Amino acid sequence: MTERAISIGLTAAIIAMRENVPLILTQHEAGKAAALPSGQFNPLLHRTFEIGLRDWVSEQTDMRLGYVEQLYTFGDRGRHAMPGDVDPHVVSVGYLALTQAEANPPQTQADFAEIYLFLPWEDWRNGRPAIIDEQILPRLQGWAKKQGASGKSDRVQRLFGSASGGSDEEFVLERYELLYEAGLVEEARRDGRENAQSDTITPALGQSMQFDHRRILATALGRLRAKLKYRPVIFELMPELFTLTALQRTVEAISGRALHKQNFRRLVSASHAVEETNAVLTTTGGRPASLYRFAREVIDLRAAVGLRLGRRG
Amino acid sequence: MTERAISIGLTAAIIAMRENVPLILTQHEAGKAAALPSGQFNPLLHRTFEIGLRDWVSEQTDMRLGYVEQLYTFGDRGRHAMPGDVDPHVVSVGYLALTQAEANPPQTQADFAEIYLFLPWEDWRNGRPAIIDEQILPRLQGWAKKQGASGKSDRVQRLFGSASGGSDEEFVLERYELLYEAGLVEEARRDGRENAQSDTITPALGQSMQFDHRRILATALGRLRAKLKYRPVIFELMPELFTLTALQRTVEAISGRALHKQNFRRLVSASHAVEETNAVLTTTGGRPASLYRFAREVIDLRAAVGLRLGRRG
DNA sequence: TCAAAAGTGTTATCCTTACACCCATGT
DNA sequence: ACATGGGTGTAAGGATAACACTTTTGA
Repeated sequence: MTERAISIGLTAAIIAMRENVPLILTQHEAGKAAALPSGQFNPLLHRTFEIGLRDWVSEQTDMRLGYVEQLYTFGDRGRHAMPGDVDPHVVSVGYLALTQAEANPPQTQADFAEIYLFLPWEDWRNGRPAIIDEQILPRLQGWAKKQGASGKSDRVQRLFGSASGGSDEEFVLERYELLYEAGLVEEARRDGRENAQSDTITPALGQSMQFDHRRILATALGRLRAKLKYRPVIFELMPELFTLTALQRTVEAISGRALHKQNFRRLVSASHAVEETNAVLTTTGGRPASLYRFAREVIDLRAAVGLRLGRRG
Repeated sequence: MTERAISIGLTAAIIAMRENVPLILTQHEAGKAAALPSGQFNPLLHRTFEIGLRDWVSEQTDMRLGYVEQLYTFGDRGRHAMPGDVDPHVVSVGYLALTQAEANPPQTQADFAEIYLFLPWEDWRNGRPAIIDEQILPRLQGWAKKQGASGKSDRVQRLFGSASGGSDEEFVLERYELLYEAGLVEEARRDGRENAQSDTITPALGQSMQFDHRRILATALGRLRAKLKYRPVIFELMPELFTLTALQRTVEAISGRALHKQNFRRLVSASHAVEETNAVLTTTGGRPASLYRFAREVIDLRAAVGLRLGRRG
């Protein structure tokens, strides 16, 4: 068996926040779907993936990355390739990175797109999204019935059926993969899945992305939602000083659900993750809000808990 | 910049259980430290990593893998290579796999080694392991003090200081990496870390492994401990029929802590993860124990919760 | 003085924890 | 009958969820 050259692609889901809108950094080529920034890993230049990633991200986008976490490595050439397209990667490593949109130059910001454009069924901040009952559930149920195997219906029910989304907001990837399997996202049609419902009338769900980039985005969002609960990563999205309401809006934007104000505040202060400053912010419209800062030192001592979110708004 | 051939190594931490002893599949070459089974990924033969992994594992070890999960991909040639050794991998993908030792042929079983030989500080089933207070803490504290930076002491305290291990049992990797940084494990000396305490008198902690395989084992154990709490993966380690006590012993062996019998049973039955059979097992010495089976179908319906463990024994 | 957002106090409920006892079998 | 492990009921305590109200500013 001959040795074979394999090139490694690094793909980054870079998440940021601007005015309560959760954003993902994308690249657009004329006439093509959005793509996540990605680059080659060159082991001669960079000792580790993460160093390589930080390097070309700062080159390509003028952006300093804060938190960086590896998501998953795909060695899968079959499923998510563009057919007829030359996919040079046999292996691609997905990364989640967090950054502060405000702290970065405006021309860079132009490339940020709202996350929920790509995953509209994940935004429950204003209650259960209409698209679920109007588009997703009927089509998924039809698909599950055709498949026969009862497990499919169970999965549909479990992932999209819950009345008010218990605490399953982190199953973002599972939901995306179910939609893919059922042929309800553009990528499935493009990849030529047999089950793909090729009705040209019903629109595909959400904006699609090139390659498997939407799958990487789903992985990133799910991982981040889960991580919020046990690590103080949310502060990577916040500026140095912030109000408690801004913090709550950020958590809500990422986790996709509305939170209960009083309980949120209690949980935050119980976590000792923030400390009050003397400053206040008067531009909020009503009573001025105290500004807080992340209590990095305190958190290092403790078991570095995240924010328990509490239930709903 | 020239394209470069990169080969992908797959390394598996294959965990099983025999008579309440948690096991890891290892390979031994004469005169060398233990190693995890590993193989090359050949994209021409296998469409995905997981298919490749299952394939060479069944070739090399006659073993059927149940649950398989990707852990992490290392592109790091510097840190964990054997110096002077030819490391053909620039990239290696670590996997966790679960299997049933009982269900596999005896000559295969000969290669299973007890997990806690490699990570003795992780086994709290009989209380806080003596090695922590006798060996680890004094040496870590000495190291932290020499370093000056106060964050080090905090980390030592957080990872090894807790009196009875709150619920931080899943930070297996963090603990291993701290020991590595402080030069207290054989691998650090071997890799030539500057801080390595090269006292030939004090023994290195735990049995070492080749390359970065002990780091992969630590990653695997930590991930499995975390996963137990929200996914019913423990049943992958159990035979078809089992007693509740056997289930408890298995959870204890993996999570490394003793559990409270009554509460464990209540939590298990509340989860509806198991169903009673008519059979009983009379070989346990006292009153015969009912045999249970994993209620796979029931679990598919629900949000597929794992076992909340409850506190301690 | 009113709108708009910040900020606080208190109770009901459920889940977790901890405790002590009974049951069925083999020897 | 007794040793051994299997199996259960219940009450105390703490965390969560849900409630309504007061405060401070700008217009």
